[in-house]
Amino acid sequence: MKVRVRFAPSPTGGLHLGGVRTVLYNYLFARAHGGDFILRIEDTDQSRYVAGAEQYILDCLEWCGLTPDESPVIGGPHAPYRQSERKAIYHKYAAQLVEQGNAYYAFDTPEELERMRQDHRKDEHTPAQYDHNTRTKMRNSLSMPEADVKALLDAGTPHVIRIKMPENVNIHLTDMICGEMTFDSGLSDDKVLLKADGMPTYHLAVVVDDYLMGITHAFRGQEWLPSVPVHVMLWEYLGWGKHMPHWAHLPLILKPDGNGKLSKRDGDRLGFPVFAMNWTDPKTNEVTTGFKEIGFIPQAFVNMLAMLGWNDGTGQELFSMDELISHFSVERVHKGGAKFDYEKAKWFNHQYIQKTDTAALLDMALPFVEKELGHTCDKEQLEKVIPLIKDRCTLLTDFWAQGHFFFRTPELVEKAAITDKWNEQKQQFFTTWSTALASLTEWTEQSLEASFNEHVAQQGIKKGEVMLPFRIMLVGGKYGPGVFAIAALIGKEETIKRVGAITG
RNA sequence: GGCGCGUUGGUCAAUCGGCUAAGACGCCUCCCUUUCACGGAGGAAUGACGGGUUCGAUUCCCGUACGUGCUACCA
Repeated sequence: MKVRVRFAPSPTGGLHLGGVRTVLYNYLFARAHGGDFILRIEDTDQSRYVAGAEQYILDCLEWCGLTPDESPVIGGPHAPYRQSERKAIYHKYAAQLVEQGNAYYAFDTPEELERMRQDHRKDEHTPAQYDHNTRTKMRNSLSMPEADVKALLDAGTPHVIRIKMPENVNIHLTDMICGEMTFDSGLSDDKVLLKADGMPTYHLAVVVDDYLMGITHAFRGQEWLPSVPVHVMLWEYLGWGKHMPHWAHLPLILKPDGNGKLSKRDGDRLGFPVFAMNWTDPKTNEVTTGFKEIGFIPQAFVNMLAMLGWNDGTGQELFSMDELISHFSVERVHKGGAKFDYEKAKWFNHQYIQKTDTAALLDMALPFVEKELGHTCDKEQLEKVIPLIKDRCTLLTDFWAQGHFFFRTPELVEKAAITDKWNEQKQQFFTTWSTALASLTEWTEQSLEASFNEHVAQQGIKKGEVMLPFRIMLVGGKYGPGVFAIAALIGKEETIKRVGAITG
């Protein structure tokens, strides 16, 4: 049977790291088995729906190079791929479940539900939930006379459909990651399947769509483990038990400090991105920085995510997409959650920058440099700059941070380091050398250094005394590649200008 | 509270009963570099706890502790 997997996000906001990793594992699995990778949009919660989020998810997948084979925009044999457009399908199966006696109508108001929970919280032994213990005391088609139910239904009374979980069934599941698991069906509550607004909940929709779309392997986060019994029962009730996909519950990605699931807030607090790409909240216009915009190479981002919860056992950490496809195995995914380490994430990006050639880096770095420059950048100049500074670049934004002085006269941030120890001798040195530079015929790193050395000897000054001042004149601070290489690249005029700015 | 899942250095982690417990990130020291990095060489730092099983447990089993997830007409 052909492998078919799906990523099924809700279009509610930015695409989280964990979401991208789920996509990645789906994608790797599908590619390794010659299967299909489907994108399904789970937009059943109208109150949380955010305009633009669906397109944003598509953009993120494209940036990561994880494009689906079937999706709302591409289409496919099982369209529509948006759950909001599949309402009638869910209604049909919900009705079937009621018909079979595996689900029932419930008319309880939010207040009544809250009261039930309050009452049961006093009792520490039975959970405060809508289950086989409590459903007989609630207003539903199990507890009320048939005629009353019909009357309520005919009157158009708001109601939901709930699954009737059996009281004493042991539910087994063999998870590809977690292994054998057993649940007692009576401990799960009677989850709502169809909401009062006519939309299905996740529980119904995921089962119906996974079946109808022929999903063979289902990946999702471990936060879904507690609802496994409900889903397994649904597969059984609907008569599809033999077709249930193999499950793989992925470990959670945790906060770097403390504990708990990593959230967007943690990124804001600790100063790193959590979303794949910039996300602008359409209501507040608040922008949350993404990995793309902070300067990650997509391949590095994907590689880093692949290693967050999986490794091939050999110690290899750098994998191309093709290598990931051939090496990845669900069985080697960890069960335990992993704390996200931004330093390690940056290390991956640094590795990728180092192994990428200048031509490719030119394309990657250009938009970042031009954004800071405010206008188009001289590509030939950038091409010469890249080999000089790539060693010290961790993020693509560093090409500007480490190379801005090649394109623009720098602000002398560390001017004090020169002026504090300034004296007549240094003044004399730079003034005469500057004059000599004007008549220098060959302008190369070597000729510049030779000239510098010559003047140092002539003036009887220590080279160490004037190297740092020269650097700060050129760069503005105590960093950057060799000073003569910088001077060679920025040219005679600009070099003399920068020296003159200090010496007057 | 109930239920599920997890637990090897600060972090990510290897190990499928023989351990003097890999490797990576980070940290520290030194070298390189008349800057800052990169790079190179070293270093500190680990099996939650208690019982079993076994000739031998980090590895298998059971408890406990801790962590985490769920406990919505959200996914």
